[in-house]
Amino acid sequence: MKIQYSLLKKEENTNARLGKIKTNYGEFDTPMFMPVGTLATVKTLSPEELKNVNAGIILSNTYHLWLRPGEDIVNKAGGLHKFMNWDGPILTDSGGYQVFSLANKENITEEGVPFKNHLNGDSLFLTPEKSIEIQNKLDSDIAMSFDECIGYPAEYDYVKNSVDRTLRWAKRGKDVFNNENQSLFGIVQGGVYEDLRRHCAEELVKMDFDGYSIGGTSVGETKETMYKMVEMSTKYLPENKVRYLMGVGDPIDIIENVIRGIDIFDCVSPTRLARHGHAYTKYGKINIKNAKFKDDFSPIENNCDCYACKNYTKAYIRHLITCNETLGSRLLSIHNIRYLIRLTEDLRKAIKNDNIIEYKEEFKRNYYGKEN
RNA sequence: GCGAAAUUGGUGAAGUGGUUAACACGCCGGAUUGUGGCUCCGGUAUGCGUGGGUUCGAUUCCCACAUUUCGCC
Repeated sequence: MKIQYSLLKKEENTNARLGKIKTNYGEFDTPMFMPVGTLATVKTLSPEELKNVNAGIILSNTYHLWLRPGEDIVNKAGGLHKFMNWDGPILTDSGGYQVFSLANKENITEEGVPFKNHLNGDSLFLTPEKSIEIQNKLDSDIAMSFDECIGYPAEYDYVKNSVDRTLRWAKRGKDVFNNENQSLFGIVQGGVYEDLRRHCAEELVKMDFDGYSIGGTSVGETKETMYKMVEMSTKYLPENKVRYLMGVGDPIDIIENVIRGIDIFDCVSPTRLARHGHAYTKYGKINIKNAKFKDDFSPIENNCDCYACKNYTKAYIRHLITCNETLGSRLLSIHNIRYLIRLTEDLRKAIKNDNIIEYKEEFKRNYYGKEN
C-alpha cells in the first residue's frame, strides 16, 4: 500500500501541524526528524540504536546505492529494509542533490545528468526514469522524483528553465513508476522566486503525488531567505498531503519551518557534526574537543535521555574524539540524533498545547543565550 | 682520559650574516544543512644550549663552558 498521511491537528496561532503517517513498515508521528543513511547505514549507528533514539523513518540515497552495491544486489537481498536490517520506514532521495553537489551544472540536458563515478572515474548518466527504476528496486517506502537542486544565488531565467525541466522530469518519473508498495513525492523548486515556486507547486499538485517536498533550500542562502522560500512553497500545497523539507536540520530551522507547516526534515548535520566532535545542547552547540571539557565528568546534557548521556561523561567522549575512536563518533551521533528527534517530540506537544510560539521563544533564549 | 659531531617551539625538524625563523605533527579555536565519513579554515618559537667576542648588524662566524651522541684508550 501507499503511505497514508492523516492531519490530526493544526496549531491555533501558526501553520504548524500534527500528523501521522502509516506505512508498510509501521507508523510515525509528524513533525519528525529523519536521520540520513546515505549508504544504507546511518553512519556509526546500528538499527537497534536508531530504534532507541525513536527514529520514525530514515533516509537513504539512490545515487550512492546505484554505484555501490548496485540496486540489483539490494533487490536480490529482498529490498533495502531486509538488506540493512531496518524494519522501519525508509525514504530514498533520488540523486537530485548529487546533481547539485557532484555534477557539472553545464552538462545537464533535457534527457538527464552525466556524472563521473567518484569511485573509479566511469562516465554515468542518470535520468528521471533511471532514478525511479532504481528506487522501485530498492523498495523504499517513499521515493523522490529526480530533480535539479538549484544552488544559490541563481538567475531568474536559469531557475525558470530548470523548474520547467524538473516538472517534466517529475512527470517522466511518475509515468514509469512501478511499485505498488512505494509512494512517490514531487519536489518543489523555484529558488527565491515566488511565481516559480507557485508554478512548480501547482503543477506538481496537478500531477497528484503521494506527498510533496520542498527542495533547493539550505544551499547557501540566509535563514530568512530560506524561511521565505518555504512559505512561498507550502502556501500552494494541499493540506491533506505530507510536506517534507529537504536537507534542513539546524534546530532553529526545524522549529521555524514546523511553524511554517513542514512535517518531515532530514539533515546530515547531527551525524557529521558528531564525527567532528560537536554536540547539540539546550544551551547551544558545543565542541567537545574544547580544552575546557578535558576534566568535565558530567554528561553532554544533564537531562538528556540518550544512551550517551545516561552512561558517559564529556571528558571521556572528548578523549575518544581526540583519539579518533569510533565510539566517540557513535556516542555523539546517538546524542545529536536523539536531540533533534526529541526536539520534534517537543514541537508535537507544543502543537497540541497551541503554544509553539512560546516554545520557540524559550528555545531561542536558551540556545542563543549565554552558556550555562 | 683523548678525539669527533651535534645542541632551533610541546615533538620531528628546515634554514639564513640583514624586513614577519619553512614544513609536518601536536596543541588551541572555528566551520559543517536531500553526506564524495576521519574534511576544510585560522592561531600557535619577541626567539635558534649558556657566556663572551668579531661586525653597522649574529640564530647564522670565532672562543670558552655545559649537555648529548659516537669512536678510541
